Amino acid sequence: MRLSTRGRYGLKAMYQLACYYGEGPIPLNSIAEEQDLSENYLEQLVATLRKEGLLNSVRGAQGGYMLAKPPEDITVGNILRTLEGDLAPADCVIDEEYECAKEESCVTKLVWMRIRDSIDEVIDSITLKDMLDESEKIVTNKTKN
Amino acid sequence: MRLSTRGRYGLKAMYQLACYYGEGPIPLNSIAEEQDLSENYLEQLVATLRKEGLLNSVRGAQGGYMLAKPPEDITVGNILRTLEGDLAPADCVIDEEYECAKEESCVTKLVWMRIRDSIDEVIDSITLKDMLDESEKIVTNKTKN
DNA sequence: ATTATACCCTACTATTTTTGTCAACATTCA
DNA sequence: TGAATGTTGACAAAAATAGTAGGGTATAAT
Repeated sequence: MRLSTRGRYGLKAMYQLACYYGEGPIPLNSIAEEQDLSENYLEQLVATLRKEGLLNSVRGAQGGYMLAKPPEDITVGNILRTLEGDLAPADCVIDEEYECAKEESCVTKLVWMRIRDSIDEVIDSITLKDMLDESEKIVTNKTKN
Repeated sequence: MRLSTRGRYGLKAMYQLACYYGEGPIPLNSIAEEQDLSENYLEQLVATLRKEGLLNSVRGAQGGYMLAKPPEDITVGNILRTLEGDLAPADCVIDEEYECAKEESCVTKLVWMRIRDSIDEVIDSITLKDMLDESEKIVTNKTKN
């Protein structure tokens, strides 16, 4: 039950952009290099995030990408759902129209619902700002030692 | 981020066996039929569950499979981890030896850890007995109406 | 205007994972 | 013995994943 690289790389890239929030457009190759990702592949992810309204882009020389909203207004859930679709262990708890063969007596569905809900709670409660703060904390602790 | 059929089918099969707990060995074809699964495929899953000590098997005619422990002593987590491995969104929060490229400053890892932990909490708290009780409730409610 | 830079878009492909199938063999019960 | 059932391992089609490749378009600096 892993996330695909879309979600994993995408979150890394968004975090990196959050680090530069307010500093104007950041070129993709710099993001790709800093997070060690393929630039061509990252283009695809970034295009999706842009269409979803999480990123703005500026074309041309000195152009690049930037968060469309402040880091505190973008959740991990926003990012992962854009790139991966809903995060749930089974299709029957996502699509309302999906019908199990034995709907009447499907007890496993209750289990999948509880897993889905607990994931949602986590990813909707973490913002990019929270991640920046965490990073700050790590750096601070390191300096103390 | 779906579970594979291994985990989904496996839980269904284990639930079905829990329904028959205490009634001796149940042949696989009956389980396969009741839950509408491929018998051949189910064989593989059941073999894994047996090796893990969650099932006992009885060979020969009138043989079959049965839970190795009472339903209240088998959790959804036991079953899913046996069939799927650890349920986590990324490899870096499973394998202790796994090393991210940028371990020192990997903030995304904290996110994956929180997702993993919340999933663990759910699946380790639900037993087969709980599922039987839920099913009972559903049936009772239906009868009332 | 030219050139360098960077985003946009589509199609393609190699690899891996999933989801099984199939066949041969072992064991037990009647 | 023979039929029912479990055990094992090899094989394979299909789908999803994880990129690659490359041309097109827009912008800014010179």
